[in-house]
Amino acid sequence: MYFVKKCSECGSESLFINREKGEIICRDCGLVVEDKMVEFGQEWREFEGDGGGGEESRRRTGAPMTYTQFDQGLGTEVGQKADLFQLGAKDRNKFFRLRKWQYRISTAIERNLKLALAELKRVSSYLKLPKMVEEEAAMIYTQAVQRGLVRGRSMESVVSGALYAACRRHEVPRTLDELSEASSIEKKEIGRTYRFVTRELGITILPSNPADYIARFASSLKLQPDTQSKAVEILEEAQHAELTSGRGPTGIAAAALYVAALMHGEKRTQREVADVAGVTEVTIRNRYKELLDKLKLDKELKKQKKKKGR
DNA sequence: AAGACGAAAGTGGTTGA
DNA sequence: TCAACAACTTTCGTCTT
Repeated sequence: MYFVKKCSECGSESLFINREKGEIICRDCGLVVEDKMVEFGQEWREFEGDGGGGEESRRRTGAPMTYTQFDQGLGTEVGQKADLFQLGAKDRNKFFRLRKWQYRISTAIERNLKLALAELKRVSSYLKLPKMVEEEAAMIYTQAVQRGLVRGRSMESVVSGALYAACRRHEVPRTLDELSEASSIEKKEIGRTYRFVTRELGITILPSNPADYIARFASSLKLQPDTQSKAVEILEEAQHAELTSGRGPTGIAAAALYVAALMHGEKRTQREVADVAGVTEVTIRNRYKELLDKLKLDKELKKQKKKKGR
């Protein structure tokens, strides 16, 4: 076992180590987990503790282990075992029962992790995500499992949520649509679990920056580098003009790219841009209109048109 | 004929009482 | 918990190239 000395995110050395939970927390930027420290020891208490959340009275242990689509949930399995215990003398069995649960749960977590990490790897390689992101997602997921956050959610959706969060933290954002396509989980489900997991784990995520999307969108549209940098420029002005808050970052990125393409004579249709950005033409139009209004880009556009005419 | 534009109605998520 | 609200989408008609 080795220990990290510095935060992998911000380089800070102000780390807080919580051995019981197997976490190393960076005081400066949030959360870093050293997965080699994973310790399953007393996890079952966690489940006892927060289990009273108004769910069905039948005890469900750990994650619903839905392997593919079939509901081979862990709950059923434990239920059967629990029936067996009812046959014996209660007092004598109590100790063994707890031991058994503890054992079951820890192996359940291990099994869950194995499956989940395989799935995580699959989705991650499908999206061609950097190794760092994949590892961060794995850490997030591990944490989520340990805290029993996977209960009531499908393993896959939590994996996707963790991946999404990891992407955001590393400023290589993928859209929810892309995650959704890669994992075949509904967009809103990913969003939900993403919000839940990050809130519960106290992971802070900066609002995603539209500029982070530009490079990827531009390359799928086969735009020149200078067009791309123009788009980033426009984006900065837009942020200064407070056009970006509250809007979807992809829409803004798409509009900036659209305008930049127009100005550099690399015309793309609104539909083309809309498709790669995962928004509709209407959204691009709205953002586009705002950009023209507030940033007075129409002058530059006209210049471009004149050039064309000559 | 295809793209751009805009209006109107609908959807899902956030917020504030 | 529910209703109001903003952002975004869908759909459709009209105008421009």
